[in-house]
Amino acid sequence: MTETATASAAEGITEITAGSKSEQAYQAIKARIVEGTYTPGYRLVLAAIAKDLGFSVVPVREAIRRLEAEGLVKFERNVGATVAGIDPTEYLYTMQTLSIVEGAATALSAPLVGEADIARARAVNAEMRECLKHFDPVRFTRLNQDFHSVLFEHCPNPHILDLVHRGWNRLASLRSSTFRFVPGRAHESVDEHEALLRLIETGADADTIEKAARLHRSATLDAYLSQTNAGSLSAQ
Amino acid sequence: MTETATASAAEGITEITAGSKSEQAYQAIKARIVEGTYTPGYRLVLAAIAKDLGFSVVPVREAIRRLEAEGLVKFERNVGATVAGIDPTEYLYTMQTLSIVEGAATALSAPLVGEADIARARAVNAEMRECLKHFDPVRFTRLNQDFHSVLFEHCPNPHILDLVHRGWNRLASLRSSTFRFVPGRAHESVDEHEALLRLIETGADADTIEKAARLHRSATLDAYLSQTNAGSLSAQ
DNA sequence: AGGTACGAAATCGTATACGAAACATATTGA
DNA sequence: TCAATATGTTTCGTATACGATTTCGTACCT
Repeated sequence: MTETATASAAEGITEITAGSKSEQAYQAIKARIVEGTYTPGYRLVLAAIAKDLGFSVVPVREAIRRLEAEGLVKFERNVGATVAGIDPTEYLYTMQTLSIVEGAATALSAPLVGEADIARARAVNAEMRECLKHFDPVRFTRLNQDFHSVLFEHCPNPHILDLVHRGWNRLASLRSSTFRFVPGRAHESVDEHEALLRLIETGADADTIEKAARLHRSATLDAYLSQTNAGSLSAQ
Repeated sequence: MTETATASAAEGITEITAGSKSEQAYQAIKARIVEGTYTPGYRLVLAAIAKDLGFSVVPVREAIRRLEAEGLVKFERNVGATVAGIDPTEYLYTMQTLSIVEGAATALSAPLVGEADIARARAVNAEMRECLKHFDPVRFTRLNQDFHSVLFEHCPNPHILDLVHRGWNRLASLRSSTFRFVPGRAHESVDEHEALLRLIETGADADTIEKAARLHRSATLDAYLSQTNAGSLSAQ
């Protein structure tokens, strides 16, 4: 009994936080994709990952399936899985989708955002402004996510919130370099953040907030597009 | 070469339509959920499905994982999978999400909708109007999907289109009964369809079309909610 | 020399087998 | 009689094994 209890207590911590191996694999692979260990195009060999994680291929396969359904990995029958690419077209699609769902999430979230949240967001934005001087794109992008998280995390509709998270995840691999490409955009971004905060603070109607949030993202996308000479969204 | 070609041609038909067993299982289970063979709450026992389909549990597991990621099935560790419920709350969330993504998809699709599409949609809507007399909720709902499909299928952003499809799939099990609950809504629905068509026809701006499409769906949701005395969306 | 065909290695796809967890049921003690 | 525990059955979770497919390198033929 004692040894069982001890064992389960020791393993318990791992078990509870980790869940099944399938889940562990899912978390692990996802984390590596998001943090950039597995860069886009990276080939996810089942056996290699299984060996690396210390368990067999079956849980790994299931994890890959889930990641596939989320669009983080591309899967080809009898060939294998690769980390989903972020070619300009994909980037465009993802950003556009995110502009829509994040806009909606922010609008739905707005009535539930309290003073404390606003203050936190404003603090983050201040850091971003500070960050502009000795510009660090990676740090800036991280703060950017923090900022927006505060605004949309209260969204009462879990489905929409989930879509927003998936969008951010898809962009994660590229994200750290977005502002590197369009450094000029960073300034405007900070200003738009403040404007967005004011809208929420003053209890602007949902439609106004949604449009503002959507445009804020579209503008980043457009800035990126004009850099890379790809087509405009409106043109579509 | 010849025999290879012949072989691949012969097997090709099976292969192309069927894909891997994992894929087959995915399609099969999904189909059964959508068509209502597996009703919400139905318990998806791996071994049973595997035996039924004629292969082992491994492909079935992977299929379930994908369906889980899509939200069609709910999965509980060491307990099993069940067809995702359609409790009022879930219905509300899904409809709201769909109103947003379908609205966006319709707006993005609008410029690409040709006269032929309009005509087809109008024909479907005429059938719906006809259908109102000897009211058949199931048929009506099917036509409703056909109608909207015409409007959003041209959406150039595959991600958004995918989200719309997922939304419709999630509602599929409940769908056939929505208009049974709120028959009065059917009349308005047909009228709104015509209004929507006119907007697209006359080249209304994207924002107007998006709002109209979104409201069209929200209205159905609100009608449903007022029947079932659940909370209103705006309240959230 | 260039291209094609063959073959080996790598990798995926699926089946089977066994261990673990959860649920239902029976049994025992108060 | 009721509650608590023990037992059995169902079902899931994972490992291992083997067959199938693709890919790449090499040798051979033109």
